[in-house]
Amino acid sequence: MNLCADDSASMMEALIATAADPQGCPWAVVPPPPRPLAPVTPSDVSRSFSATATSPVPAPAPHLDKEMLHERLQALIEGVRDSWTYVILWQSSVDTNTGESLLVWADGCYKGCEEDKRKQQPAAASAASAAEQLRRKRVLRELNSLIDGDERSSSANEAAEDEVTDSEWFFLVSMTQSFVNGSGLPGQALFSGDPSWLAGADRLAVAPCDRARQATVFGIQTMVYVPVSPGVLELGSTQLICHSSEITSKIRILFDFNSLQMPLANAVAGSVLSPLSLAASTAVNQGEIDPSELWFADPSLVEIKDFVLPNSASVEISSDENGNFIGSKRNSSAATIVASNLFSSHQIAAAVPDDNMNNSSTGAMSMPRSNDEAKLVFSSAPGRPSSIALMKCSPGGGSIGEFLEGADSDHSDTERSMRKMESSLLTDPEKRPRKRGRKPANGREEPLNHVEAERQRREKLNQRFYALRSVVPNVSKMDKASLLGDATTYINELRIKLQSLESEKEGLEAQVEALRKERQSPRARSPHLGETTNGNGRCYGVEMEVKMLDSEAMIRLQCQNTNHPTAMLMSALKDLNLDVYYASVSVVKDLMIQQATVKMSSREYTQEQLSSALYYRMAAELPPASR
Amino acid sequence: MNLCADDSASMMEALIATAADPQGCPWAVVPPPPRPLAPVTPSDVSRSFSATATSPVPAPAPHLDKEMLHERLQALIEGVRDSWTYVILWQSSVDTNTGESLLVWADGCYKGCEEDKRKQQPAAASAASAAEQLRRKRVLRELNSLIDGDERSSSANEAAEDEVTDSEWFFLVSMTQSFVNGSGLPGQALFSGDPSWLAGADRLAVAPCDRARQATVFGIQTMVYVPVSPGVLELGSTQLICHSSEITSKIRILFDFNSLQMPLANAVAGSVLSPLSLAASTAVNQGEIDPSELWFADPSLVEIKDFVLPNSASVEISSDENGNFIGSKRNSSAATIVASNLFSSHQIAAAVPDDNMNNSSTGAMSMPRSNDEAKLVFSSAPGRPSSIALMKCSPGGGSIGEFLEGADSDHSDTERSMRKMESSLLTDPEKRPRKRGRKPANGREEPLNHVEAERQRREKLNQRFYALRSVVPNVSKMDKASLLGDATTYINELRIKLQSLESEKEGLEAQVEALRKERQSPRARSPHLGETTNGNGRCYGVEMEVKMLDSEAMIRLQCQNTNHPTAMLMSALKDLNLDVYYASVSVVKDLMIQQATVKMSSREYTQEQLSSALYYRMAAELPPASR
DNA sequence: GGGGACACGTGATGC
DNA sequence: TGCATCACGTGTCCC
Repeated sequence: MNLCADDSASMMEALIATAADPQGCPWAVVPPPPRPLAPVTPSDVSRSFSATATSPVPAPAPHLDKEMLHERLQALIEGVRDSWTYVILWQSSVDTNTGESLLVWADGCYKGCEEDKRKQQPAAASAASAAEQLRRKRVLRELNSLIDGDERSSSANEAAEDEVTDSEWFFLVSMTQSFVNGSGLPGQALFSGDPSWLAGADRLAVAPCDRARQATVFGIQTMVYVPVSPGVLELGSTQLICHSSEITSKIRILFDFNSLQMPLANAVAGSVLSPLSLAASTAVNQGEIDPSELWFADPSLVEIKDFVLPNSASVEISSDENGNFIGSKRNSSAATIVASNLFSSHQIAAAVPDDNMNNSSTGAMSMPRSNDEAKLVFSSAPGRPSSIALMKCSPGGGSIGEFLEGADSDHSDTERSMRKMESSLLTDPEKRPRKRGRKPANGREEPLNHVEAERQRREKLNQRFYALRSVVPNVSKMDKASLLGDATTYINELRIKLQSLESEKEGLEAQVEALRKERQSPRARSPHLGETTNGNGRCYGVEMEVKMLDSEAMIRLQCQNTNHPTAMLMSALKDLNLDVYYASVSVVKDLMIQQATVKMSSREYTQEQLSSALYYRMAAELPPASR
Repeated sequence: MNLCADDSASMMEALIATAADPQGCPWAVVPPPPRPLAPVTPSDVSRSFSATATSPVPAPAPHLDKEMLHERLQALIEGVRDSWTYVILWQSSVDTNTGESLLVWADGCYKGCEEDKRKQQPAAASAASAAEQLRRKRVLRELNSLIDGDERSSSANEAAEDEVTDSEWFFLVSMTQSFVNGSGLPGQALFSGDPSWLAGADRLAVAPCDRARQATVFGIQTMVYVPVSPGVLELGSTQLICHSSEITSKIRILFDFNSLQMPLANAVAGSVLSPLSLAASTAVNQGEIDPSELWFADPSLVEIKDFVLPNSASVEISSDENGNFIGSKRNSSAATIVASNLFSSHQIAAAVPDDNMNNSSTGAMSMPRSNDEAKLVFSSAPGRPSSIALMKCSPGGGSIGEFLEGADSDHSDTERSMRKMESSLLTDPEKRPRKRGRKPANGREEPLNHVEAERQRREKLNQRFYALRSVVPNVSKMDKASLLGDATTYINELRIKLQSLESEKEGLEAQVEALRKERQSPRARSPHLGETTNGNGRCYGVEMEVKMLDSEAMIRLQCQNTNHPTAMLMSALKDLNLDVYYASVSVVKDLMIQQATVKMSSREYTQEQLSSALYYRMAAELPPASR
């Protein structure tokens, strides 16, 4: 399946409205429209943009820019001899409300990989399991039906034909990804100005970026981020491609719109596009929002006042326990998938409510639910118009930028602005879609605003829930309480790991230190060891390190030389039935370093058991740092 | 202020109903009663226990056991020459609903510390800030008024007199602490069966137990946990007290109720006391629940059906940003505080709602709020009776036990059971205290249960929130959304740290590896040390050589490697008060060679004295030639 | 007085 | 069918 063609625009709309953050945020902001208590009439539907300043309403069809951009992407990916699988332009933009910077999907081009070429053969060993394939296909099928109309049967038949390869899937779901305030590798590249090149799954796996880590799951071997003037280019390949500065500089030339004057320039030159530029996911049988009405605009100049998606099509995307996404792609025979139009996943979002998708299956087009984790539910008969909004995903793996963002950052500002749109719509008594289907309120006037505020608050809270879930692995049961509990235990888990790692690190550092010293003065081991260390007054904590090899263990204990630490250690070893066959004790001023090699005879301990047993014994009896 | 006397029982009730988990769970479960929309009449008040099985209703006054237990605690703390500040018995119990094991406060005795003796002088530099003192006093004052009745002015005057020292405070708030499933140091001690001794603030600070870490904040220097048959004894001191096995064994003897038959035995012999044994916090002017009605019972036999706290006095306790608790203690001139009766903080809890204590300040006895974090609010005219419940704290620092507990653990089962009690009460149409002060509902019958269920759900969610907050440091704004956001960023932060640490560790390991190899190769250091000595099968006698130069001595000891000669030598050196500053141990087959350089500090020996002293000691304990 | 935050009761949904 | 979960509107409090 070649994904690089412009002919599947409607599919893209759907996709953009559906795909989920690979692992960063399986849920999106807007819950699917609730049960249609008060069915909306067409008159309920409204949409309005209003430019607050000089910038006019965006041009309805800036195809030139779009195409220009896409051409270059295509040229880049095809012109280079390396076998890149895809390229994505992450667009830099700024949230007008918070001033936070964002990197969002702008455009992308998927060339394919070896697997794509093989996949027509059903026997081809696909990296994705059959179940996963089914899931993906179902998602695509569903999206297809979403676009084509109600005839699910026909599209379903078409959809079953070709596989969705891992890399293809990864590319597709990328459209919903975004990076806040320099988070992730894209953010780092953007802020540092330096490209980063990660070749090899191992590199990716340890990258400080969930996206990179996620990529490995989908067979990506190489990822490259190159800052360009409108944002950051991402190249990905299922093959291992070693660094060549040639390509990065080529990219810079091709995509530095600041230095080149081109039609595209006036759109992206400011390197800031509107995070609020909206693209509507076309609803079934609903032409009111033309997917081709896509526009570039300076976010600082444009403010969207009201926006409502009639008969909103919300598709839920979740991620299963393995972190695989469940997204959606239209089944298309097109050779190339193009997701251009500078859509931002921050505007068009997959909506995955946290209530186990309860509220959507009653929609007119509700999906039959399946038991697996792919919870794609689609509802086209909302009770009230759903605003289009989505969360800023905090990429799961914790990019540095993400947490540098600090505690004060508001994770839901885009969402809030979206809410505001809706709010102002709702204040319009004409088009007000009968609130929520509940109480008409006793003719109050004040609650009107209050209700909206509360709505926003709830939404914000949910935002946070989604974000939290995105960073907590193995959330047991899709429900809020479980999430909170799991988050708590997960944090504890992390802290413990951190603690042990830290001590291990310290131990290793000391070891290195010792070895270094030993190397420098191999034989000068006078009983006084020389005054190798620091001046007086220094205090030492108890450091211990245990390394185990088979039935033998190496123990290093560093502590203050008071209270006869040697006796402590040795009797501890005795109590643990460990036979010493090598030991050394050195004292430098008031620091004592003991090293021992022991053999387990009767009982066997794991390294951790031994370590903690010894540590607690030591800790209980030894004074810590004198401090 | 000496806290060790039985005369302030009522105060204790209050305390137990107020103090909060030091840092594990600053909030407790039950929100304060809302605004008194429908004031309760005395007839609304009911309480009933029902024993489901053979076990009869508990004896109304098991004072013998209580006193016996307490006597021993007192004896322990006063009889020992070390200056222990307090002792606490953590009681092992089992949650009947979940089968989880709990360690809860059973009894405690506060002896005091140096600071206590100095504190009458107002100029004494207290570790607690003036604001903190004010906070503590206000809490105590409030509790006092809670107990004495409504005259807040008079008790307030009394309360202002003496300071609440840090250690005192720590002791007081301990009463609400509990440990789930072997979490924290108490849990470890309980499960391992081994005592642990932490001497020094640094040791405490790095302990895998929030309680220990928290203790350091309050000036505790030494903490000891000794498993005893009913649970775990905790000794604490503001002084540094080094390990002496004497005291731990003494404790074991004094408190091993299983091996001794004593009146107490039949109460605690099973080492399991009811986690549901309830002690009621006496409400103002309300004698219906007698604080002296405290009882031991086997939880498997007793089930509490209905329980409601009339005119419930709920006191909110929170923790400020520094993790200091804001708790409560009655101002009492008593010399000793006694918190006995095997109260469990799981039954009597501080209630700190997460809504920034909004709902309580309208209570009849509401506290004037201050701007700092000490949010003590007290309401004694509830709209409906508050059930008594509390959360299982998940100790913040992440004890291993805690997170081993897994994701499936339900953090709020005790609370749930409590809720059930209330629920069954509420179904009683007579005593129903008009739900929540809101809608009377349009004469529905079904919502009655639904409402309650929803209440429970909310409460559970809040539970989780509290738990989560307890493990997330630096929660920016006391509100839920912030908490969620902060938790998310915190998790990311931890993950990043973990990652970087891991890579650092890897790097260091590689470094060590390299250095090791380097060290081995240049020297061709054969690992077997060469066959310097005789062939196999030969037996060695104990050879020792002592060489003395001034106050230092070089010792060489050669013996057979059985019976842990290293421990022998080292403890011999310890007993002789010789400080080791260099030592090495090598083993060749079954021959061990120890070399040590020691320094005489206090006592001086001649070379001969030392030699013979050591020799005889060694010869006495080491097997001579195996022959 | 108004906005933010929270708990509550309630209707509704899915298992 | 209960039971758990959720979102919603509302009352209320505090700043």
